[in-house]
Amino acid sequence: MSEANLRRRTFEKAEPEIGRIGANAARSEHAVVEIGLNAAIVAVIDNEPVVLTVRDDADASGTLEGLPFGPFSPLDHRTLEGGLRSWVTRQTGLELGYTEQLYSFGDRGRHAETDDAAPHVVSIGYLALTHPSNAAEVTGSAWRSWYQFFPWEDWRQGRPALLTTQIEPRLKEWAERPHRSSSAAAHPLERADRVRICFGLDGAAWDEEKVLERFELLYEAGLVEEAQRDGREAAQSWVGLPRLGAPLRFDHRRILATAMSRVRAKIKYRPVIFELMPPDFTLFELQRTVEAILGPHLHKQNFRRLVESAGLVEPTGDVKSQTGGRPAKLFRFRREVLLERPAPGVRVKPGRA
Amino acid sequence: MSEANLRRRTFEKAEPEIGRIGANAARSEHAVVEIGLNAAIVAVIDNEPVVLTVRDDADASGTLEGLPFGPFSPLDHRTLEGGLRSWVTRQTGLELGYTEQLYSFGDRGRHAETDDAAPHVVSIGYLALTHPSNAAEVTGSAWRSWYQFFPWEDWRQGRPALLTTQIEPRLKEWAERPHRSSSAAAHPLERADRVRICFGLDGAAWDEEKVLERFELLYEAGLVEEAQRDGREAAQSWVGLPRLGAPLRFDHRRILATAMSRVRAKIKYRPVIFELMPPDFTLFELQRTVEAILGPHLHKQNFRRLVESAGLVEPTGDVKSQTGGRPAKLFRFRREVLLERPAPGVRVKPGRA
DNA sequence: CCCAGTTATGCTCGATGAGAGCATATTTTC
DNA sequence: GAAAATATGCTCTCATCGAGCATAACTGGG
Repeated sequence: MSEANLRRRTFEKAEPEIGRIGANAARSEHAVVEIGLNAAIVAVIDNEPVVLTVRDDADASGTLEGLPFGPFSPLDHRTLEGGLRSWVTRQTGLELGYTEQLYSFGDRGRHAETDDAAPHVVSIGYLALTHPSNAAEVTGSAWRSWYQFFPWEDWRQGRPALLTTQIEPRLKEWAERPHRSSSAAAHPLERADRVRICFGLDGAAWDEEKVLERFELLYEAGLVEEAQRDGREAAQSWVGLPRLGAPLRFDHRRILATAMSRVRAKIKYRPVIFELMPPDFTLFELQRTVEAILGPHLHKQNFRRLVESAGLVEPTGDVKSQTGGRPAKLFRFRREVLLERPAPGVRVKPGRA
Repeated sequence: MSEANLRRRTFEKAEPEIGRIGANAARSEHAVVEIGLNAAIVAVIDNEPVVLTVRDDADASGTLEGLPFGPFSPLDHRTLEGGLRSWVTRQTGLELGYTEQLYSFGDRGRHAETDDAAPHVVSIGYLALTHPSNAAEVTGSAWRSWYQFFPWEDWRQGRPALLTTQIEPRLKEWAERPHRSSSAAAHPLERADRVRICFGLDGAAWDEEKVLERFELLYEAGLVEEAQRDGREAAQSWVGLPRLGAPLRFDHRRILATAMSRVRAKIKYRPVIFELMPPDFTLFELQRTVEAILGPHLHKQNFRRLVESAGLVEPTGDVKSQTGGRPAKLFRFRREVLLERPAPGVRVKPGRA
């Protein structure tokens, strides 16, 4: 029996059966699922990491900004990523370059659905890296500093005061609040431990890659606006306190958090940082871009040594003047490293400020 | 014209429209999408890495094995992972422990759909790690060595001869075959370079984490059975040659490849290897498990030093005799490392055999 | 019981790489 | 022209890791 026939036969049996994907029976019984393709498009402008947002003004007042997105339509889109690209181009005029899938989110409630008849939405998040010179200005889209949505992640001026003044006390209160102990295997650690590890308290180190974990914790604790919107409890005592970061539509802030985590991790073992650079650049500009993404300052001389000795760049022969001092040699990305080393990246560890 | 009005006008223009997730209009227009949840459940039995497969016995003869899977039904399943767990338990009797999402696959054609009316399926792959003592035997499910599906990944006895005798010549022929140059940004490298990098030819190093890249390359070259099934061309000259690895249903071999890549990468920076171990174990058993996953042999003394000095384990006080020599101390996983270090893992680099 | 074989475990040596700082070169600015 | 600012080269030290030597403690065969 051919596989096609097998598949068809399968469809006609009772449900729920084993290995019965695509069954007509199932289709009518299961709620409709829609797939939303979402893009966190990241660039660095003037040493500021930014993300492209769009505003849906179809509805009149005060709509939140969100990431470019659209539903996946298998009839129009050959692949998921192809669908994403076409939505982004339509909404922002931008042709995506480097793009990678991040994660698929399907939690109920995360989309603030008020209409039960509305289809359930599974969001597939993507990360795209670009250089703003590629970007055509499109009305309704804007570059926003990503630290606008995650102010506690901005360590370029040292540890954000927000952590001490707002986040720590509220999280500690949340950790000590009586609650059903999370017997769920979802989180093997206690609340207090999770807070300590995620936010680097009590001697634990701040890990700049834990952007998503920190946001999830704040969400669980009801400290971000999206949590209230999704119907999560919030402690009374917090009412009126300043909100933590600007919210985004649906679960877009979570997708952006995933994107930040991914970028911060990935530049260390893949040369993706060059997707954010113009063709020619100085080593210090490269360092500033890395720092914009990662946060803390790096040791300048060691950064040079690292990047040059790894064969990531080659001099163009030109120099850049007007730097305020000695002119800097210009470099370009050596694409050949991709052929030489298995996993080249800017292997930096954050130094001290 | 205000920005809002401009956007609204956009909506009324041709479709598909912007930002209309969950809109009724969109729902009826787009083809139905179904989400398949797929689990690559990995364990190590007798130093052999294995994956749990199920057979769809609804049909009598020769059906392919596949991974446990089932459609996501938002009415029944609170979360994607919850849906996966319930399908797995139903099909295999196994309660999943450690579980993480891998990737969402949506390429057309990958599911061998012959019926255009069938809904498009997006597969979300998951990785689960377990110890076989947790597994209840269920009819129709079986543990299979993962090297059965990827024989070229098994370097425990040195470099597999299959690479030289079968894979290299066929891939080289494919690389040199005239083809539309991949102007697509999907692959920045030429075919020959991709082959060289992925398979470690001409002096390039074999990277044990590139399981997925290698499989994708073989698929593109039409060298795995799934490719023919999906209607991809295959060179005439290959007909009759031995097939490369056992196939799986649908795109399950691709999901398994993704799982292998993830596990091989992750044990190096997260203590997930212990999910595959019994509660107590000797350091050499731990090493053997790591080697089963990664392939090459590791330096025994250095492995001990690494694991112990990282604080990953603590002695139980007992010893294990009948090892054929001096009795080995028994150890257990020190869960507290999760509280101490940001990213503890078995930081091993493969040595030489 | 003793010896050979086997596995477990402790320790050292040398190469490599990364963090930190000193020193010098070459411009801009006043 | 001098001071300030930036770029760039070099060295020193320490931690880490690969590799190998040496010893310990058991099993099995004579």
